[in-house]
Amino acid sequence: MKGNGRAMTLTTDTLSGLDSSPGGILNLVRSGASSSRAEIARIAGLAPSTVTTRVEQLVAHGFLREAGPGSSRGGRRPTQLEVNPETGAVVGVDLGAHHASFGLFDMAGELLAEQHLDMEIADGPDRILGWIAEVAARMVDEHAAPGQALRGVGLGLPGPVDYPGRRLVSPSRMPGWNGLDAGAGLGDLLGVPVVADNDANLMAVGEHASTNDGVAHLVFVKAGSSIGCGVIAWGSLFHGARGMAGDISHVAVPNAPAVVCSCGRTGCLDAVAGGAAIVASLRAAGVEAADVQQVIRLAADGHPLATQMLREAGTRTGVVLATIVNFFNPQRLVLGGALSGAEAFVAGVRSAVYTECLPMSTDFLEIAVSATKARGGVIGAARLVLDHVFDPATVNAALR
Amino acid sequence: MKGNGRAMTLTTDTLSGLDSSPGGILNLVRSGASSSRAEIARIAGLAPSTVTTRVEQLVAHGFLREAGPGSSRGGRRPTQLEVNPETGAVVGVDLGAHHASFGLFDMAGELLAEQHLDMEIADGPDRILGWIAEVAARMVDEHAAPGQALRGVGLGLPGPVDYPGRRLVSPSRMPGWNGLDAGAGLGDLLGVPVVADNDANLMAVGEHASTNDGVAHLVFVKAGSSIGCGVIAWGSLFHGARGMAGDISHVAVPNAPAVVCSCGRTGCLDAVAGGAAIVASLRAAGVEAADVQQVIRLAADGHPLATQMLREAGTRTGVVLATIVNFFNPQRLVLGGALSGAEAFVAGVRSAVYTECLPMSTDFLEIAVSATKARGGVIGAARLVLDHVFDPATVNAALR
DNA sequence: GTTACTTAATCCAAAATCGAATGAAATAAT
DNA sequence: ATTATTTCATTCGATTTTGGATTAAGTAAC
Repeated sequence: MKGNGRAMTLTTDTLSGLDSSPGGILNLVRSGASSSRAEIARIAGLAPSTVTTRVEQLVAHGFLREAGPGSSRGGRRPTQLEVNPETGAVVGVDLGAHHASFGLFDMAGELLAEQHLDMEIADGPDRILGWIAEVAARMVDEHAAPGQALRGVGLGLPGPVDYPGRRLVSPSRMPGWNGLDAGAGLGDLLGVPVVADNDANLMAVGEHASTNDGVAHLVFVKAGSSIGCGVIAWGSLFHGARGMAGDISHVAVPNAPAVVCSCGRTGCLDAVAGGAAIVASLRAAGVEAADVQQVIRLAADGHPLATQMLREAGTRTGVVLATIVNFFNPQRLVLGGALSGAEAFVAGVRSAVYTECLPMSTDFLEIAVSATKARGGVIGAARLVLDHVFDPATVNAALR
Repeated sequence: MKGNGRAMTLTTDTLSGLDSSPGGILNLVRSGASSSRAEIARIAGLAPSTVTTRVEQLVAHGFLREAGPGSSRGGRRPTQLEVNPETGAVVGVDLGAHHASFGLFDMAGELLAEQHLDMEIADGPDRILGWIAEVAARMVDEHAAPGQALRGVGLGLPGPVDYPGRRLVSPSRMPGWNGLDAGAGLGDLLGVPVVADNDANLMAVGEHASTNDGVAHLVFVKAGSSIGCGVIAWGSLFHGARGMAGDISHVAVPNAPAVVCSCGRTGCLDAVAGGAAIVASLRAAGVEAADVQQVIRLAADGHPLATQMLREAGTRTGVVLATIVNFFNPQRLVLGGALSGAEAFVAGVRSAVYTECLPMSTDFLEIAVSATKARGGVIGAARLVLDHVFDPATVNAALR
């Protein structure tokens, strides 16, 4: 899709996740870093004999399985190893204000089924969490193999989630959810671990996992009706001190109109560049526009005002991102969410970033549109809960 | 340990790969995380008997030594362990435009001697690096114990240093240094490893090492005649993809005068809030001010214009930092450099950050003035080169 | 002061991990 | 085809590492 022959920079900059325990070996295979016993031995720095023993254990307990011979590197062909997908399933859920996406994944992270349903987050946690539990259970019933029980759920929430407590912190547009540990609530209903996080964070994880190309530092911007952002540092989701990392919704945008924001201040990025703001502006100008998607269609059809406003929103977002690019120096900046489907928006971001940043910071920066489209959230959710289920300590304990 | 199959949240925040090799044990002691055999066993998850063996090795090779009994935790007193300081020395160097600070440290990181000398960085790398080598060698001769040979040098440079190449990238005010790997150059002269990095980065490391209180995510701002910034994430120096992380000098400041910057654009943070900019403005207003220190003295004596300008510089810096606080969500924001000695500047930063950020991001944020003062750079430089010299892989190899 | 409890460090048999040798299975050269 | 070379994975004796038992050295309560 995005196959440009760029020189790939192999940074040996990942914080040593060199865990040589059996659980660590499982995660080497999961990450795709090693797919044979010999490769595991090389990367983990273990003796080949030890790898044999440990892989035997992992296979015996159903975590791994052999997957036929791989290609030779000039000698005997390696026996490839892969995560055994059949020992369970996880569900990734991505909640919006009026909409929920569900994805059912096997233990190897492959998508088995997905579902997009309407929903009102304002109905409150009691009804919504119960409903999620029902949908998840039904998906497992209908699409998972008989032995594939639900092993966990990843839950994306359209509001700030703190860390490590994972409670919602003053989420606008989510009446009744403030202070709630939604993961724990859903976990109580389902009896399996639930990992909850902000939706933009999950999309960042999903993007990073999908394009598994060794990019260590990545910033993902979710520009939909509101604007969120998730940060990957050293290959892992970065939460900051209290889980608020990436929260750029309420950064003041220079030279922007003094639109009042939900936070009570004026000129916040969310209020001057979010999809909802664009729709409102267009309407105020007398243009019929029901939602963000329609604005994007208008622009695609060449509507001048819609195009201009999308570009302006992109520029405003880009101005904020320029500061972040200077500060964080990511290798890749990924644009996702509905607005990333509008060329004008993407062009606006690119223009502003390259105008406001020194070449030093942008020389090696890729600005890309998300490859995961609408699926990023559920992919990230599944990835996060799989990471939890396959946590080395847990796996080691399970091996007795 | 971890819970059972019930809903729960991930709590593994420190990505620090708990290295249980002998080299890893040495670094546990170095970091202050463990100071007795029993504590090492607890934290590294090793059997007490294994710790006994490995500590024995480390002591035999001179890396560690016993340091008498510690205080009881309700039972037998632990035998405390410490890094053997006598096996060598390192020098930390912090270069400015017209000034160089040197610190001689023992292997435990204790300061043995320091020196502050005038210098002109514009004399070029050939003369300056040779001079640094001489000064470093002389400090070892005069202040280190007979057996304490020089084992490495940390070098702070007043310009952008890329990563992992560690070359200077278009440094303003450093004619002749562009593209240079100054660490390698100095290393060739001295025959010991030299770790070079940007000066603000080193000050961040120094601050983090000095206040060794478990803060994982920290942003250090060096506000001197120019403005730089260093980032600590998960307890380690964060370079970003190309070493440019923290480079906020050329972020455009909203509503600032269109002062031309060295980068060719206008309104950069450096150009409207740096110490050099303040001095220039004061002079333009007819006030006698030779340098930043004098501006600070003027303000301390109640000079209204100097005070106002320092406060304004603080506000401008704070506006930029507000975006960074929102994005990065650090636990601590530390102000260093000459300007941090001015109350007006610090007040300006505080005011802007608290005005521009949502409570969510600042509730648990500390804004502090650097505790290391002028020594931060050399402390950080020493820390970085000691981390290199005591790299687990190196140490493990040396034990064979 | 005596007794009960807690923590620290070492000893030693049992379990694991390692490393060299070996067999297995491919490629490359003769 | 035959031989040499390379890589993958396992076997097996040697070496670490482990974990419980033991000794050492303290605190707390009575």
